[in-house]
Amino acid sequence: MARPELARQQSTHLVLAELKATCANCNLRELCLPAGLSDQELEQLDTLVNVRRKVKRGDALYRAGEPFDAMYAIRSGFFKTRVTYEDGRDQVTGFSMGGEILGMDGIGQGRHNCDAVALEDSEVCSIPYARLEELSREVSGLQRHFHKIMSREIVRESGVMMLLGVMRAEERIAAFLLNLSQRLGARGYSPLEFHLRMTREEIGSYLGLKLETVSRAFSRFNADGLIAVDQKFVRIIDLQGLKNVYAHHVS
Amino acid sequence: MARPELARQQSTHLVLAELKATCANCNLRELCLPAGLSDQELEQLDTLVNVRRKVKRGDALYRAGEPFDAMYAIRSGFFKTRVTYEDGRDQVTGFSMGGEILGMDGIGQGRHNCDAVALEDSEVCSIPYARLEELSREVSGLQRHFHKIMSREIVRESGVMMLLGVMRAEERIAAFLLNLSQRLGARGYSPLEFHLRMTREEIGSYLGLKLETVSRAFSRFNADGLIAVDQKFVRIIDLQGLKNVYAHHVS
DNA sequence: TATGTGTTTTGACATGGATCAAACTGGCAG
DNA sequence: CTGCCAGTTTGATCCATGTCAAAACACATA
Repeated sequence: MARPELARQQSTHLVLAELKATCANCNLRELCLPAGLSDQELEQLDTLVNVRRKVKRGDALYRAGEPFDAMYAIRSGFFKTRVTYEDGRDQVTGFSMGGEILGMDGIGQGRHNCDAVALEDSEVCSIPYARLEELSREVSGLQRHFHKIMSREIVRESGVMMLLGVMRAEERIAAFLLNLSQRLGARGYSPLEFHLRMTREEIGSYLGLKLETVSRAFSRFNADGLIAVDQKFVRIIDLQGLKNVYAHHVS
Repeated sequence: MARPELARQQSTHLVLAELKATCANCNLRELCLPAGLSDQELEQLDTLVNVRRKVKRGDALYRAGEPFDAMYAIRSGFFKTRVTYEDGRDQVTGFSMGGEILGMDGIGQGRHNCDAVALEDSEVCSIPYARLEELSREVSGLQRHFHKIMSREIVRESGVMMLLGVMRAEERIAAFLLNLSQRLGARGYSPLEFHLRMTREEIGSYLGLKLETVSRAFSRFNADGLIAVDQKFVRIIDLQGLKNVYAHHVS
């Protein structure tokens, strides 16, 4: 396993060095780590983010328990993160797309706390944590933005707690679809029709529901004219109606 | 409201300046922001954490929407954090005790994202965020530890997602009690008998359950000889039995 | 085209926790 | 001491979602 693997990786790095697109001209820079940095700061950031890595669909970018030494910015593709409990039960804790940062959960104990699995062929930029620490001591814009990204992850998770703790099944699924829609829209994709990269079971795991419940909710929304679902393809027909699913709950 | 309030606050500050205990001799330093810092670094940290504030039971340390400019280290007392949803539904997102840091959710958008409410008369040390940023550019141990604290908050929350997403009612409550027990133990209190600072309803809100369900689970554990409950007083009689509640679930 | 495998849909039924309601408790103001 | 009030306990019933099962479908491979 050792030698051929190493050789292949090194030649891959050489190729990547040529193809390498810098943060400065990455089209995700407004969403990603560089957001808000000046041109000069961006140049410094590029000394940090220097290795790209491809992850095949189904493969793990990292796994729980592995030593943590880098975070990853998603350049293209789609991931799920998943924690597995001692007794084998697991839960999807999030879905991540281009411009989002993975791996911040590893800083605390120096080991990754979850698995990050690609749901389609993906590419990430590696951000060595030690270098990020150093650089963010020099570049205060970077420091601040990194803190913001971590803070937003905390806020995102408390939003999920809300989903899981207080919403009913259909509300959770409406909220899930609207959240996907909004994030796809922010990336220049159509917010009204998109392809789900995850299975019903993965959606259910994320939302604390069984796959049958997810499927039934999709069918219900379809019948009610809120969306048109065909397997993994979703078109939002009545955006407001979908919002009303959880705005107009029985209180 | 303006003048008398101001006058009172200023005199309070003067008194506090005298009483002021530094991080260096705070008995929570191993759990709090100073953990792992050298003596010299500790001294620098003390230039940062300079204002203490008392919060009466029932009062908010901060509220969602207020501008964020500081985080708070709990010196004594007990807090709940709570997010309120647009439609008025709310959820308790955590309970915090001495040595823990509150307010990190505010960094992302410059406004607090939740309410932090004291469940007993409490005291906190104020940590101005701008100064923390500055100082953690100079003191790399502080920078690293701050990142760890944020990362651990992310991990804590994904643990709560697990509670909410996959555990059954009694498992959630057993996990809740064991978590409290462990944290109290780490602070030198008895891990086997303690006083709950929150109501059944607040526990329920945190765990995504109704107060009646919490009450029934307590009664059940009591009847099964796992704990002895008398109102807010809890004594853990069979620690292993409590752990088995969620280790031995039907899988 | 046939075959197999994983995913989704749908139906019938079971159940854990919610809901509704009533009684009980402890603390506290008068 | 009395009466009130917030919190808690317990019982009876309901219902949203889970569970189990079967069929339909999509897609890859032979």
